[in-house]
Amino acid sequence: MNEPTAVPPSLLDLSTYLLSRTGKAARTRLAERLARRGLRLWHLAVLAALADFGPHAQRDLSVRLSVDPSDIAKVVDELAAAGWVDRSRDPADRRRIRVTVTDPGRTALRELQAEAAAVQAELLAPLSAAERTRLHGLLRRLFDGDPGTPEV
Amino acid sequence: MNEPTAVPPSLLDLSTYLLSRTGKAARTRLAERLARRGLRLWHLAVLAALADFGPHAQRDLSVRLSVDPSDIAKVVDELAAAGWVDRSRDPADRRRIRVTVTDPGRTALRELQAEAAAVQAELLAPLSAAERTRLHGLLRRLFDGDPGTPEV
DNA sequence: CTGATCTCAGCTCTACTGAAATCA
DNA sequence: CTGATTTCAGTACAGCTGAGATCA
Repeated sequence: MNEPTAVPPSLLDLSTYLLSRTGKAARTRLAERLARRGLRLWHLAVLAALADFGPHAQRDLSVRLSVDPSDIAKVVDELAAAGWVDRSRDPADRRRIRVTVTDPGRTALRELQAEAAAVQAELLAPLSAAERTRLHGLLRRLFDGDPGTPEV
Repeated sequence: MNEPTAVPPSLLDLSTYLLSRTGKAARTRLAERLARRGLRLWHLAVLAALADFGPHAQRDLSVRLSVDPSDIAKVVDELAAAGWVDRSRDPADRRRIRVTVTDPGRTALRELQAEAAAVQAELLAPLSAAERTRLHGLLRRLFDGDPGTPEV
């Protein structure tokens, strides 16, 4: 018992534990790669939301991504500083700030998505293609059954 | 486009994203239940390690659970205050503190494991028994392929 | 006036770093 | 003296809360 590296079996038997640990590993690895570019996970998420669904008010971004509105402000601020999004007042409702992804933003998003794909390839390396598909389907069912904060 | 609740498809296509989100949901839910008893996840993990592998030096606990030694101190302190573990100097190496789970600690561990099982039942509700087994196996393969910090 | 949106300051929690005390 | 173990103080970060400014 020189190197006590084995994880307790009673924890390994919990799918909850494995989910938590592998999820945290995934998050951490991607965050590290994005950090090399001075970015964080939310930058990727916000760009993805804008590219997938078009312009958003900041409020709508916070709802869609389950982030606090007070945290969206800073993220959008940094994306605007990089020239990846434009901010403009909604003429119909001047409280709202309309956030739009720019062409450089779309280019950046593609690069970030490539980073994400690379991390995922590392992480899923132990699984065959068929197993990856199966895992994705099961996770998708879990996620749809509990998308963060259902209704409160 | 009244309620922008849909998550960006380009994120949902990433297993990495689903793992991260469902893992975080699992962690948060269990943490909330343990918080009602004034406990945190590490209390459960430390008790499980002691029950599964017998007495540990604090250093060995930190290696086994991938926690920083400086954080183990406080956790063990709280477990000792509750009477769930005993601390005693290792006579063979008086630098080391030997941590042992007590009988009340084992009883408490069983209750905490029941909490964990309850959370897991909620979380895996969308899946059949066979699917849960399959998910567990796939997660186990991922975890074994990447147990936190492999070699750095 | 009520309520929504955006923004900023500040709080909390977890995880990590650095350093001191004790001992092999 | 070097190195390991434990412990504590301080730091960094993410997430959340509260309040004020602007506007419907």
